[in-house]
Amino acid sequence: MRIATWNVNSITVRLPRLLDWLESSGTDVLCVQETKCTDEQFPREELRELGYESAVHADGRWNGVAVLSKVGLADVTHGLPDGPGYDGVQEPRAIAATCGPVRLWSVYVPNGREVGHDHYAYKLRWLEALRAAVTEDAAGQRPFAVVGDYNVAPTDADVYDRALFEGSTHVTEAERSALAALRGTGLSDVVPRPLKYEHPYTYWDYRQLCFPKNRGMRIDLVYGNAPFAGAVKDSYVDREARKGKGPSDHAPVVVDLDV
DNA sequence: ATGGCCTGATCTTCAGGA
Repeated sequence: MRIATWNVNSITVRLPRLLDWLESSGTDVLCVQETKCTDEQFPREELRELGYESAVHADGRWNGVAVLSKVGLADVTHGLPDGPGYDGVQEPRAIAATCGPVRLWSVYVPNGREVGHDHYAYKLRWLEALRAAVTEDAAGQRPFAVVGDYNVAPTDADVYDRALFEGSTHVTEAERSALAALRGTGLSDVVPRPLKYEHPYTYWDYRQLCFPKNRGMRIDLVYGNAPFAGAVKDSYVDREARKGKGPSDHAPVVVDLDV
């Protein structure tokens, strides 16, 4: 069974590439982030024609998450239970579903903007709410994973130049501690293989030739419980999907499971 | 080759991304 996570940066703009990638990669379940569409705009029909059911949590121009599955889609949870809002708004940043033998959360963690910004405090609260929400599944016997765009680089090796990020979000001790607390529920970081270069970056800024120069970050993560991690046969970043005309700024992380 | 920001809406200018 092949699962993957991909921040597509607008499912509307990315749809042709998404459909091509789903077919060519043979992915059974894809967790999507940053759909940037309303529920009504979500391309359910196009995906159904390829054999995928869609579970969608989206409300407009920002955020939006989904789970696409060819192997069943049950027990969908829309939104993070007891998750914090921002400016009084509950944003669509998390959705969970059971796909065959595996339960998955597709998450788009708040960016944080700047250290000390209200959005940064929101990010930390959101990660704590995520930890609380997954505790039971993480300790269970069913393969379970929290996948998506975490907007945190777990270690200094996960950014191309640590010095450039000094004082910025994504690398702070508080953010990394929040990830450590999440792992403390029984989840481990399923680190993918890079298909080129040393580090398995998953995001490269559109600007300044970051992709050709491999100035990237590993912020799209797969955190799996013991039954999930024990079933992993292979995992890699499909950097080919970052190439060419009209890519997302994130590449898919692919995980092959023996389940 | 992998190439110098992109997306959606407030719509020709801006917020947000990370």
